Amino acid sequence: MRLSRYFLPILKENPREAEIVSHRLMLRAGMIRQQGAGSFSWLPLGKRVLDKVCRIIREEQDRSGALEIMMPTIQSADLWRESGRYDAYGKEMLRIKDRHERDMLYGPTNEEMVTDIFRAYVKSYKDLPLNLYHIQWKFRDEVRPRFGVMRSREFLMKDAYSFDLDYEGAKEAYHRMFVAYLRTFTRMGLQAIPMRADTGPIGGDLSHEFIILAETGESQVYCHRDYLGFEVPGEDVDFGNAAEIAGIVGKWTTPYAATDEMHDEAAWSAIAGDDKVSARGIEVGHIFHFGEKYSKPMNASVTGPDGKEHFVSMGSYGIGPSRLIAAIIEASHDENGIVWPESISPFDVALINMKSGDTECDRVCNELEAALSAAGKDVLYDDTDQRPGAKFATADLIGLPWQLIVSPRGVAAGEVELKNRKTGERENLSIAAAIARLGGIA
RNA sequence: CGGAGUGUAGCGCAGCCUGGUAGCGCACCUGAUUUGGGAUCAGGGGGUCGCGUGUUCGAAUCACGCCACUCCGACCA
Repeated sequence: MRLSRYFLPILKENPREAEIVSHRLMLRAGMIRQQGAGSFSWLPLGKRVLDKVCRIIREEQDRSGALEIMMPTIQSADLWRESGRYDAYGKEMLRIKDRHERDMLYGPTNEEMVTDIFRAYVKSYKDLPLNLYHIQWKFRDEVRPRFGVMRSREFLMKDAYSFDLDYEGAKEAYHRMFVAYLRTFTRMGLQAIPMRADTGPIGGDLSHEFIILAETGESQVYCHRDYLGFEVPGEDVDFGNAAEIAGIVGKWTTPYAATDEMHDEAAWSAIAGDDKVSARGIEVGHIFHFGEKYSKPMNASVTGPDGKEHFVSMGSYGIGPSRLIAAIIEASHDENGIVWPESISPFDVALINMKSGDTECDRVCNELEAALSAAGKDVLYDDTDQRPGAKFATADLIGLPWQLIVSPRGVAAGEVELKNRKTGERENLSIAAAIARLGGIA
């Protein structure tokens, strides 16, 4: 992609309304445009990141056995009356009427609707387990939206819903999602720590929030240092092997880890001083078992091996991709701008032509763009006639992991310069070596 | 929803107290010179001063009402 043909409305100055760093950087890098309180348009650069994040989420959901569906954003109030939540849900739910004066709502979540889908078709335990997920825009009329896309009213959400015959099956489904989440966040370059979350009236121990550590985190969190060294399961993990999956979950839930609300001073003080990690954290995922909360009132049941009807045991598993992007920026930036992990960077390489219009520079840039594109890399080629300083500032701001700098001086020597955004390291390479190096980046 | 604050050009701001032709920087357009860390010079375009009502000869400026946005708190992914 040539920058001269792209839509990248970067801002030199900080917009007044943006306080936290991710909000500021997303606005300055031209990723999003605020349309109102808690309401954002995603511009091309932001949309690319969103797509990359969703792709990883999909791959890991699919790998774990979940199946993607899509459901309407506008739902009938009748469904919500069945579960009792139409009255129970507060003003966060946007309630609307259609032309026939029927009560409708813009979905803040989809347990009722997915349960309705399930009960319409699934009648036997032989069709279980089942896990259906969707990635969709949701709306919650927050009292106080804030922090940019971190806490917006309209937001993208991945929700998976699992259905099982009984608690034991539901627990295995929960474990699979747990492991899928570990893999998902790791692939995005994040260290996410599962922390026991409040299960409320449901009870039990099957509720975890996945927290990433960031200095600007929204809440105080506490965990054992062991977590920072734990290995995340690889691609070869067998989701069909319940014992293996349960073992991984066991390992990841044994050391102490808690958010402020669940913090236990007694257990905490039992940990050796050097092993205590007390930090700020941001919640990027939440998994939750809720049993028959919806299946019972909505009559979602299957016939079991015993010939009797059983209300299915359910769980739900959320990740907010839009919020996650802000969280990643909070965890990965410096004074010059965003520092993207390679797996979700909007482009792989910033190709910077230091002197657009110079025959040799143009020729080398064209060659590099073609070769890297052929190698499957997304290249953002800065072919504008701005001055070097402005180009560097832009490249640093939008945070692509690699900057490939082509200058008259370098080209005369048959070399280009490769800069690592994260470390700032620079290296002069021959053109062929640069292609080989960047083309090989996974 | 309680508390605090801000609305003036695309963005960042001054002007308001003490009413009298709407300004600055960046960005944008034209031309020239520049080219390794957000260039320089010259010229130019762009504003219902958030909205409404009132006071006044006259309102960005004063009064009242409303709206929007931000921050702190309660709440939440």
